[in-house]
Amino acid sequence: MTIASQIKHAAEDALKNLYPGVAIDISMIGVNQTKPEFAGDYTIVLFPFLKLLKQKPDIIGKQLGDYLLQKNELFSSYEIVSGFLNLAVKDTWWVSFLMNHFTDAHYGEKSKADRRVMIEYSSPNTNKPLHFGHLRNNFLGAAMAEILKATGNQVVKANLINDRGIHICKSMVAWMKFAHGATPESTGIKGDHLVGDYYVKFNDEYKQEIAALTARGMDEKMAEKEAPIMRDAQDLLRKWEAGDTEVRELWQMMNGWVYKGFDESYKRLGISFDKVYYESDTYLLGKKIVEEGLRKKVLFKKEDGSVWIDLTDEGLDQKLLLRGDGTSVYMTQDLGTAKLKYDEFKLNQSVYVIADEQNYHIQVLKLIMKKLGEPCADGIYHLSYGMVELPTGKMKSREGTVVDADDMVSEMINLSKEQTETSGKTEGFSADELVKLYETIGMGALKFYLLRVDPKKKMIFDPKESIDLHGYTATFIQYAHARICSILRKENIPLSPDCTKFQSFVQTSELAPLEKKIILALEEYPLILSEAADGFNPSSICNYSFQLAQMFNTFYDAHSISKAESDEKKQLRLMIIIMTASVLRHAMHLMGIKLPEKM
RNA sequence: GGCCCGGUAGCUCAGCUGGAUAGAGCACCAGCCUUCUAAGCUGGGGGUCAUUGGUUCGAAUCCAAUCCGGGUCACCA
Repeated sequence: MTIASQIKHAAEDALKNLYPGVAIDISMIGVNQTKPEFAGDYTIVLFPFLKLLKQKPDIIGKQLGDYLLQKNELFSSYEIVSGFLNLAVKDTWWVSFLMNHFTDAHYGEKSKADRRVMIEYSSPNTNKPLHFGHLRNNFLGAAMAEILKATGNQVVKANLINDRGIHICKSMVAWMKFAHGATPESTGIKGDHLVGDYYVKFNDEYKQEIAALTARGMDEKMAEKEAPIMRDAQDLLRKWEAGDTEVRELWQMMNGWVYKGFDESYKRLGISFDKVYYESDTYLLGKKIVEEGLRKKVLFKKEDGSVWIDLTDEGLDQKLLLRGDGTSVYMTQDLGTAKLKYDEFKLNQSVYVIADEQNYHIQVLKLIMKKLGEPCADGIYHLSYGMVELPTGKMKSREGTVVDADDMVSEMINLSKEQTETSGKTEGFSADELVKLYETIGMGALKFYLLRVDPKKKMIFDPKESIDLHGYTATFIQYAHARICSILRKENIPLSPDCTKFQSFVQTSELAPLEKKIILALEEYPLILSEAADGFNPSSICNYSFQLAQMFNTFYDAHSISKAESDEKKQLRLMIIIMTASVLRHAMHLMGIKLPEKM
């Protein structure tokens, strides 16, 4: 139990004893960290009790304070300032907290429960390489998977690859027309980029054809349908669905190039999956569910044979679930996949990391499943995130205005190289170590930049201003960690020291404010972790980590550790920084960010 | 138009289950390296928390309306 909730319960108990017969609910008791300008560690707000207890705040505060001090081992003193009861927790409590946890590499984690969660993320189309927006999705999904694991869930990381459909046919058509047999091997271009180039080529050609047709007097809607290259793409899609051998072979070859490219990118990004679904395997799955829905009369058929659901009672619209010709739409396959996932893994929760433009879609998906009485419905959760935009607006791969993910990674690694070199910090590293270090710093900066913002907010990214390695960044946290490691190296203390190291520590002197401040922050970590899990929000962990690193830097500047004023202080401070480094490592590990021991 | 989301310092963002004088980072200004890593630390300027009204002892936070920005409402995915 956290110290804050211990205090809450102690206060509840105190009030019930002091004012028997008065209904005090624990939810009325507000406990916050005391503002730095006042003495004390935690504050109980007295205003909510005034009416109920018919007393002045000073009187309630005094009674409550006296009671807590007398009956509870936790507190050393209290002070009442205009309606706020500021309680000081005994130093001995903080020190024993520190001694109990400072070597625990899993501090903050919850024990494994029988709760199975799938988190689907990444889910790329196979017609183009990953761009900056996909990175947000990938990092969010990977971070949430780790956070959910750390908070006791059994997590399945899933990727649903959109490997079929008109988009990939477009790349195929353009490749057949213009590539003259070019392959990743023959051109030296990474497979996903090569295929993406032909997707852009398709759209260039398509635009020209539309222009040519409208110039001859065709109206634009018609021209969009009639453009020969588009007809070719649609023709290809039909052949694909019919299982045409040649088309399937080409499709497999080009997708193969893309997967090879993706694998490289994923590896570099540190992204992995436990389960990969392919849309080409799952796109037909929903039809059974639709038939069942018709039988149950949850769905209805229109004259042309198309199948719909009526959601107007829920304030939504009618939604198409099956085309008139019996072929499935996006929603059809999502229904099938949702059920497949549930049946395969007996999921308690199924999380979809998908951009907020699909809020409506997922809402409808969940609603349909509910109406069909499918048990998977309740577990569906949409981790909706805002899109990454450029100062000029949305990124559009068709128009080539995207910031490419691979480019961005290289750029960040270069930036970290430049910065390290210009500040002359390359000394004492081998060439190999430097390569690793630049990777650690560059990737860390990128991940942190995308994870530090509340997922549901959209981001505007200005590539010209690039990304900083100062201030609220992973670099800042990495630097604090490296400083701690440097001290520990000099003191010959391993990163995870055995528990016997400071066992004989006896505290005699008072904690300095900065010492206590860090211990208080460390105590909060489990709470931060579980809030991040509950709110599906990794940014709170970024925020916390930055603040903790900042506290350490201030502390480091104000107090010497190696040359502390006494051996007692030195031991205490070593324990503090060992635990600080450990928590930073833990938190950043969840974000997929490594912390170097030297930088 | 219906539904959903956002609007906090010049910029990027915390804070939003109501609590003390609204916080960081960047940028700007002034200091701090014979002492454990200056990718750091300290201090400073900078705010009608979109607007209006309401609830409350107390509102950036809750409610209502309005304004601005975005998303979505396809036999696309």
